[in-house]
Amino acid sequence: MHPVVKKLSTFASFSKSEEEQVEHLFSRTQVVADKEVIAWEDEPAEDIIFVMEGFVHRAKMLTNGRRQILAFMSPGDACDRGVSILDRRDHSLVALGEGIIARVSHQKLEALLTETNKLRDAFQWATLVEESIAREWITNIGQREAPERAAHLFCEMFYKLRAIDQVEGMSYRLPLTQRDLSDAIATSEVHANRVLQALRAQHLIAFGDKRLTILDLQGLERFAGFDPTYLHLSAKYRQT
Amino acid sequence: MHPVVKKLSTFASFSKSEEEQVEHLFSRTQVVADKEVIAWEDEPAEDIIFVMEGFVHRAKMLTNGRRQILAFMSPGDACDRGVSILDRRDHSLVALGEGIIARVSHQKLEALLTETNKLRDAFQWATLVEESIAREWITNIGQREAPERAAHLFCEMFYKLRAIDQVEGMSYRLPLTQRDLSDAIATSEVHANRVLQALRAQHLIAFGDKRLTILDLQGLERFAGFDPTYLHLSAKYRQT
DNA sequence: CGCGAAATTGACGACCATCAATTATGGTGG
DNA sequence: CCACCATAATTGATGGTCGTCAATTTCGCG
Repeated sequence: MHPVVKKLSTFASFSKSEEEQVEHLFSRTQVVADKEVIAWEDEPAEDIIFVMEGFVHRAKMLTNGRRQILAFMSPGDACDRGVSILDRRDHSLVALGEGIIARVSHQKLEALLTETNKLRDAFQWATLVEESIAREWITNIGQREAPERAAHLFCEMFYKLRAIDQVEGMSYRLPLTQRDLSDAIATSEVHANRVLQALRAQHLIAFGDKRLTILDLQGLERFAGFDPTYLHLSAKYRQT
Repeated sequence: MHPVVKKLSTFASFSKSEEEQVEHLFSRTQVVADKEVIAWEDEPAEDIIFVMEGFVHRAKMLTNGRRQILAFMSPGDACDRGVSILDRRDHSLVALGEGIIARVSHQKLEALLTETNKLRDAFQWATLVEESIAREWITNIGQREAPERAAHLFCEMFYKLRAIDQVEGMSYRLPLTQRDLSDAIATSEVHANRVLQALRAQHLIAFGDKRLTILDLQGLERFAGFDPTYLHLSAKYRQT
């Protein structure tokens, strides 16, 4: 199934013709290399970018050289719905590992959404979930300690990726360096390393070869204080 | 001018008739008391809530008793655009000081937006700016130290409130306790107190009687590493 | 005036950043 | 195929920022 359809199917189901409409929109794809910058901060925002394969992250650089990763986007995710209204983007988009993206003009997407309200709702749902995740990141970074933050992120990714069939058994591909992880959970690189060791020592996860394995999902969730409600998954994707 | 029109005017200008359409939508208002919970976490999301006067904040509670404030909303702000698509809300809305809110049904708002695209764009712009602010909060909490975080927040509020004429001279009403502030910038209450003292000692701000005064805007911005770009203000509201 | 909430202060220790150095890894070319 | 090099991961030591506990003072309001 087309990644965007797959993603939206976690919210609603679509007819064959609706699927084809969506697929047609994303005909123009592009391969991106690991660490390739897809869109720069301060650049005027033009097309909307969708992830077809692999991962993309959103990041901000500070004047003091620090970096904060704001989100991880996986297949089917839109990177910037409707950002064209704003003058310029306030963050960059960078590929994590090799991937495939599609660029869609704002006009074309709007045209499709005006046609079918079911699709408009589905995209709206995706946007709202993304906002909800951003709020959870604020909470995670603000109120939890580093090991809990990492554990929480791994739980989030697990549920998100499982809903789009990107989980095999209890493990999923996660092409992050420890530095990437540290910029996502707002710790130093050194501390991220120690956090990972602690989680491994507690037999909660394994992480290597760009792959994360959850050894004890219940334990990891309990440790992180994770509650998947904020992902607004439909019932069939919610169970542990 | 009506608060919602005032707020949207920072993005576009409206005809008399457009203004009246908006005003008509918000006829049903309601007074809320300090600390009054306007909408509970886990509650199904029904109407969209707009702030007419005063402040509202968005917050999440964790199982361990901690609280993270996710946003401060001021007159003209919508609290939850389109949240009715989601099953239930994932955060609460609480009044900060006495205020006035309006509840608008999703249907009525949608009907108006379908009529005039200019309004749809304006609301869309407001939503996008709110998302941008959420991303900046992630960055702020993740990458800056506590005094810088507080300073950054005060700068943000200054620009946001100035655009809707809620700033007098260099000061604005900010009905926060130090505990509220600490839950917004993710520090302990004790540390928030010390942070405020430090900012005062550097003659950057004054804070008392629920009012924040910026004594040295340039200095505060420099200290915080503040860059107002992410607020996406039109040129006339951007200058220091 | 009196009460509870809010602000303030001090002491102590935990978590985590930073610096610095070492080991492992993975991709490249001879 | 292996030597080589840059990148990534790991380890140890040290100190700063900040959380927690506990007590006191101030403030706001009836």
